[in-house]
Amino acid sequence: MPYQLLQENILKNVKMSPSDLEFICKYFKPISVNKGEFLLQQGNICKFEGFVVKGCFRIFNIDTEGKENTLYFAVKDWWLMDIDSFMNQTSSELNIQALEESQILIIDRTNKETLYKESSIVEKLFRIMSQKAVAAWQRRLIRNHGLKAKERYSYFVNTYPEIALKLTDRQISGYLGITHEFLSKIKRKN
Amino acid sequence: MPYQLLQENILKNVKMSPSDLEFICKYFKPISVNKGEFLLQQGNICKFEGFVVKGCFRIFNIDTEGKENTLYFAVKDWWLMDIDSFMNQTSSELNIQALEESQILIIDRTNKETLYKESSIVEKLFRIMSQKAVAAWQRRLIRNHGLKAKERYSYFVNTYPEIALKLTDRQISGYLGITHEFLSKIKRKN
DNA sequence: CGCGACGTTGATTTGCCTCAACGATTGTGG
DNA sequence: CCACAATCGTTGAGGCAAATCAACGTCGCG
Repeated sequence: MPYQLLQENILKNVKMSPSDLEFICKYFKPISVNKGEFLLQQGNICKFEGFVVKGCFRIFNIDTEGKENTLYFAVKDWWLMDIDSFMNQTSSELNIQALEESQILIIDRTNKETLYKESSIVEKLFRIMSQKAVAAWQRRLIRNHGLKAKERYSYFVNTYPEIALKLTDRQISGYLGITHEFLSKIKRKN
Repeated sequence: MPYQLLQENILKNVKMSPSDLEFICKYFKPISVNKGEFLLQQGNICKFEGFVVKGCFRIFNIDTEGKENTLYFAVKDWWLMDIDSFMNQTSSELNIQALEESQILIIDRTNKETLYKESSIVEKLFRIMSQKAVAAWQRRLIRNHGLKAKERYSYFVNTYPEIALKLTDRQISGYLGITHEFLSKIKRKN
């Protein structure tokens, strides 16, 4: 049941009646994504907000020198989108790619706006989710400045062991902001 | 009129009637802050959310080695708080210090909760503000990974010239995540 | 089987840090 | 208002973290 996971996720953020939950869930459509498939590519407009039910995604940017910089990975129970492009319908700087066979629930912008209008608890839900996200991004930035590559690596595998298992070293290095060669050298020394 | 600035700031995010604006503003209290004064120190709980009317603040963390890492600067028309500590009433990892004689409007957590309950447009307002903030933090992280120190410096002074003018090089280096000695060397070459 | 992506390793270079010293500026107390 | 201290910006020498480039064996997949 993909919707059960979504309902549980919502309830982690706000208390809500079963009927409200049902109501919200109706707006989300399940879709399957093949390994390697892109849900979004840089330069396009992000037309959806998604909730991962199964599988794994990588959200990353490719800079002018061709370097891939991974913003985050989204596995089961994570949300995924380019929030900037989705909100403002502007050209996205991000790519969203499935790293394995995956399943997600998506909602498009029109339905999202409808949801906001129909139920003020939805405003609250996404207000809280966004505020938590801000806090998380701030802490991530502090860690990135304060820790060396090896410490960031340890932090990542300790904090998200189940995600780390799904990833290649190259993918992890793109998240840490280092080269894959250097990650290999880090791992060698213990 | 400190409240006029706040009202204009709010209107940048959501359309709202003058009476709603008035209603919201009533919950904010103006306070003056002396240069050097701390509104928040690491280890304490953030008891307020603030909107800067005048002056300049620095929001930073001090890590275990004593290095100061600046998350952001808040000048006129910016919001300021430790969102994590304020939401969850947990111990803060941030310091908020006035860099000059300043004036802000603050609201405490109880009043904020009241506001949310009384008016669903407030939910929407802070939902949108938070979503914009998420987008901004994500882009900041990408820049931090993709750009070299010199490029980050150029980006900062070009994007926030009026803030850069108020700051010492040491403060800027703490924001860029480099030492002040290295910033000095960057500036020399060109 | 063969090809492409992967992880590894070494040699070299580069970006940035550390430490130390100095003069210039700012702030402060007498 | 001055004298002194503190903080600031600058510079240099040296060191370390991480990038770059190149080569190699391995593995999974078509």
